[in-house]
Amino acid sequence: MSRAEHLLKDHELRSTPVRLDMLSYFLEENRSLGVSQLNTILADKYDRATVYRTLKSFTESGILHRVMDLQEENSYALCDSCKEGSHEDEHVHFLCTNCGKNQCLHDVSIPAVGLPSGYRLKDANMLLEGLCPDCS
Amino acid sequence: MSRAEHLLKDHELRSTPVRLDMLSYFLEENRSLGVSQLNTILADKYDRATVYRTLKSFTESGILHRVMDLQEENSYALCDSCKEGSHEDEHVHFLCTNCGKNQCLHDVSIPAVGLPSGYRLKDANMLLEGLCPDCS
DNA sequence: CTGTGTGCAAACACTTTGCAGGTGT
DNA sequence: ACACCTGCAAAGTGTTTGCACACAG
Repeated sequence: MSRAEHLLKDHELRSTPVRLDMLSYFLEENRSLGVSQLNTILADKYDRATVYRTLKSFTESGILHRVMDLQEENSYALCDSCKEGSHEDEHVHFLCTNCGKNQCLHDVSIPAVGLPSGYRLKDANMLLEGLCPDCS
Repeated sequence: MSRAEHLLKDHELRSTPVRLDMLSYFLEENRSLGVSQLNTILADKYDRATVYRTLKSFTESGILHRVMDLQEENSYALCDSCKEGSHEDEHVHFLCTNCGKNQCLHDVSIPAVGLPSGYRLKDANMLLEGLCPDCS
């Protein structure tokens, strides 16, 4: 059983061609992907509505999560921490301003922030922009 | 001359009713605002297209900037640091999960991050989620 | 007076939904 | 066999554009 099939089974979703294709693509790329990129790859084989519905079921079941972005379009990425049920997605993303790749930096942890009193922090996300190793 | 009029003049934009209204609203609220919120307030007096065009000219001239958000809609906020020409918007935003307000925390600075080698950092943005003083 | 801004309507892009037929388990 | 998934087409939203008129400088 492939890794994609495993993921689907773990999240109680049926194995279908679109789902396997999309998931494999996310697993291969290992970075966040925008709707337009996904459509470019999947729209030949599948209907657009199906792509959107697949994204929806993936985010609802916790396989993917929406990624913070200053770009126009919505982006999604594999959800590592969500596997365990807790939804502590303290993600650090790095967006390369040259090639446009948006990577999830798992090994970088978000530093503590000094919040003014009165604020209760639940979640923190960070978006770094600059040049990735390939482009610098 | 009002503060809004000053801002417009500084950015070489003509003073018109929509612009003054929108800008005053941003100055009063002093937090980021979503397109729908702006439309709620301005759509009675002005055309939707005008609101979008106003947002466009404001972002292009550097008065506003798009704000990072996990919400569905686009949000904008006044651009403080951009005044000086440099575009170092190292913003920390706090999104209240209860009331939905998205504030720009100017007094909180983004902590240094330990990036893997090869990455060149240009800009950093942070989105904190939780409860604001009013809601906690 | 001149060029820019605005309203209106239409166009456009993106996303969702209803339904009938197809597929996974 | 049954529930769920998919394709198709249509409907919704959100955003942009063309054009004629209005207004700021």
